Amino acid sequence: MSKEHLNLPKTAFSMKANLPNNEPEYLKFWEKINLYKKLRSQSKGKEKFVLHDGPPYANGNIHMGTALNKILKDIIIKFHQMDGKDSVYVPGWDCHGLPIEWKIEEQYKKNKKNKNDVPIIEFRKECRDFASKWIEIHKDQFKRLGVIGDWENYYSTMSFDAEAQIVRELGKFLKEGSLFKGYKPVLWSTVEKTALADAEVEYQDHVSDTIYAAFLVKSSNIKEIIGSNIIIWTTTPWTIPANKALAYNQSLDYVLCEIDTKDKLQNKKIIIARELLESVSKDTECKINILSEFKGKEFAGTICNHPFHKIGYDYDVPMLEARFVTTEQGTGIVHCAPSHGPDDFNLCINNGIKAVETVDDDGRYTKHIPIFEGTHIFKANTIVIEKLKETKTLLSNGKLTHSYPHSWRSKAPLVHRATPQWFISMESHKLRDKALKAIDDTTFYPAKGKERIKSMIETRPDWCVSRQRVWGVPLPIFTSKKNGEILIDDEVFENIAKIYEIEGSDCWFEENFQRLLGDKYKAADFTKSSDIVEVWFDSGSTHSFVLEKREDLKWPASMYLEGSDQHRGWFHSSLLESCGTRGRAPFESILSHGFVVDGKGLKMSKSTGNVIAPEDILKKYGADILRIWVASSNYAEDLRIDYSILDQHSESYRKIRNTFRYLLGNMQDDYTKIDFEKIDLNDLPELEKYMLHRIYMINKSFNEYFKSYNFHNLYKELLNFCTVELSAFYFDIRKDLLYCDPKDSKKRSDCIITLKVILECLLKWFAPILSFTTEEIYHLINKEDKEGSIHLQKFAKIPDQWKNEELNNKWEKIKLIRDEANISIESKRAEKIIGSSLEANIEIKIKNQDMYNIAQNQDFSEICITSSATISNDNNLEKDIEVNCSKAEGSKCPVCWKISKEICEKHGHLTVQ
RNA sequence: GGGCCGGUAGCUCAGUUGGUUAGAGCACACCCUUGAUAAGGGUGGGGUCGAAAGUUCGAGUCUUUCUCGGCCCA
Repeated sequence: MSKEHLNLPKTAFSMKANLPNNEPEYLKFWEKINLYKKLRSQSKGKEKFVLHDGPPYANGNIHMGTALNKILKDIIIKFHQMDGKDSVYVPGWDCHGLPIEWKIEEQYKKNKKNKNDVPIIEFRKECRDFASKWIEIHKDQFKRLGVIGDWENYYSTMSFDAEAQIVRELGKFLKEGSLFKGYKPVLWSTVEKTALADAEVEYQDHVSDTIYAAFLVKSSNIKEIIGSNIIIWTTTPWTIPANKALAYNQSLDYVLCEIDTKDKLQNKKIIIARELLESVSKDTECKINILSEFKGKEFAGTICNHPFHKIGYDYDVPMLEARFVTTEQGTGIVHCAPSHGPDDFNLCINNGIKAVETVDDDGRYTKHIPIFEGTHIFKANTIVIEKLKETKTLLSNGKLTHSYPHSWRSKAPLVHRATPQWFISMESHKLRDKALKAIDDTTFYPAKGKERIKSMIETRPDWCVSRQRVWGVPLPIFTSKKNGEILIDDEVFENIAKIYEIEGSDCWFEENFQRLLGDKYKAADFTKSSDIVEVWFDSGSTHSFVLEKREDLKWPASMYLEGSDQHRGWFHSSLLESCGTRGRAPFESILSHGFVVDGKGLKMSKSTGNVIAPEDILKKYGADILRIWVASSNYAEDLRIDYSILDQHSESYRKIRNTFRYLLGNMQDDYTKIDFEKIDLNDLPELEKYMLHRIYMINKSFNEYFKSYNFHNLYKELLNFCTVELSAFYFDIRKDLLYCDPKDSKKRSDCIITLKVILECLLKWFAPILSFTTEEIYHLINKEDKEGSIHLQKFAKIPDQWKNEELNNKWEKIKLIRDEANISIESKRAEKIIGSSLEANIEIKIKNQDMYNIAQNQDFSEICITSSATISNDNNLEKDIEVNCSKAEGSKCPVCWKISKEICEKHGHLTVQ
């Protein structure tokens, strides 16, 4: 029998995908037809779905985390688009900030250029160019992932209109009065001479000097402790000159003791927490005997002398109650320098003790610090320790290695330092309450994100928005030289914004700032701020200059989607900015994803050597494999990736690809669109009807999974459909029909119709994930639609009539019989009696009458792919189903390969050999 | 150090309000096929559900402790 008479599958859809080489062709194609523009014009007027892009920092190549983020966004956007919405995506970049400043400064160092010799405006231009360069690089890298968006009209925080709007936003806070000048300790780098954002701080081990210092009790309600030494322990001896108070915990027990000190202190009576007696004794190598014991709350009203009382520090040091005092370390009494620690600051301010500037920008003591003025704090420890010894207030000193904040850039240790800064109050205009309400009104995917951001908002301090740097939007603040008051005038803010819109914010740094003020005020009467706005305020304002300003978008966004770290980052700053200016969140929902970790669940780092770059994956596997990895991973938790995981996903890809290949091959790439509504179900064989029911059901769960952004289950459902229901079941059964029956026979045509339905559904279901592969197939079957794209299509509507639970139950049972048949065939195969299942005849016996009734009219030779099958009812069976398999005798039909002693029913006219 | 989240077969994931011998796909092993062929089919092995203790008639599911990992904070 020559094969020409058979309808063997034929397709131009190659088995090998060669994604790394082929995918870029589709990128060119999408660019050529301007897919993004087409999408927009096609969906004009439709309900909008706006996923507002969290701007990545325009610095350095993308990594797996960024790739994950962008692909996830793209998948969601494509889903909504195919669901019939106008699903808009405008990518953006975060451009201002310290990291870029540092890059430029690094270049200066290399070229032996001094930053101070460069005019600010020139420096800022270099920063701007640097950011622009990386935006272009990022753009190509993101596009390569298959991400569709408005790449031409992206947004950036350094665009002139953005800088202008940031001024307007700040103006709103200033006018309201919630943006105020405060004096607070911030983490300060004396090397960079700037306050650092939380994100700019690294915790590393640091060796600190430790001291046990003594504060003599001047007066107290506990008469017996007057004149004895309150002992404190600190790892920052240099803050002792700035001490203003002592803190204790009222629920702790304290003891008055006698200590063997060999005249280190002025007397031998000390006071510490009872629980810490042993560790203090051990640390100071002193013997300590308890004299009496009392409760912490009895300390109330106690006043001490500063250790340097006699040499210029003759103010009272009160003892204050504080919960933050614990018995983890130290003595149970904490020394408080309000200028050098947030806890200290808060405790003191609540008790009427103000912080003053004790240390200047460089890290030297100011005039407020007697004796030590001018000394650098990093060199002060030994001097302070010496003075403590002299004044007999040092019990002991030593060293301690502990985790300590450092600058991420210079790696220098940081200090808490009280500086004048600009804050947005969490309380003055109920920002905290507004934000908490807004969180409640937001949908979180996964739900646990809600609690996470909530607890942060509940406890966060006022928002410090000023930075002592140059690459950013200048704080639009003018202070009156006459009375020190801040200029608050909408006309001025708007005037500045208008100027920025045309030329950007560089002009702030010009010496003559009269034109910024307009005609209403005289520049000579004011000083202008030299601070810039911290970058989280920039990116927190993107909703105002992107969502609100652009016609193609909407405010609030449908969704913000970022890594889970952004609960403290962009989600957080956007929430605060928007609640402060507009009273609600700029998003309706938040989707947060975990972090990319290696195959073992460890974070990727250069030193561990477990880093995989997106670029490597694209070269080896292609973007569609990476997209499968994204879709199949559970983003609610951390996402593991390594080459073995990717290998597994490319195996799955091949399975999916071959499923498409079978479909295309059997229709010879000749696809005509089918009107699903017009399919006459009564006219179809049961198996086809059953498959349509399955399509209906898959589509239903597909929609449920998509609406809840549950992609890994959605992908699994699709993959299982391909492998279990199509490849191993429906396709396998129907091969005989497709290959051997007359091309235009009714039954074969019904099967082809079903294949077309499956192709259309699968293609669309997979399109948001396999963006490139589905496009390849779309073009193969839509040759005339040269400007078309799968991504311009909408999901197929599945007719409700396809649902058929009754038929489903029936075929579930038929499948059970098929499973039994396979086991029986397999045992004969193991005995080497048969090879192919077509060499078998099967005899099926059913115990249960109902089951028999269901099965009796089925052709099990077709369903089980055997040469013959009989079925009978037998109440005496032990099992519910019994299948006996025997070797088929006779000759093999050259067409359908069934073996029979008779002439083949179907192909009997052909010669039987 | 603190807060939050997580640890189910080699991998990706399911496991309702605690209720039979813990599931799926992939991978693996063996077999079949050679008319989806660098494809396809069948059968099968594989898990003390991170560890321990507790509550319960009964725990992958609840509680506590520990451990490992991640994010955030200090």
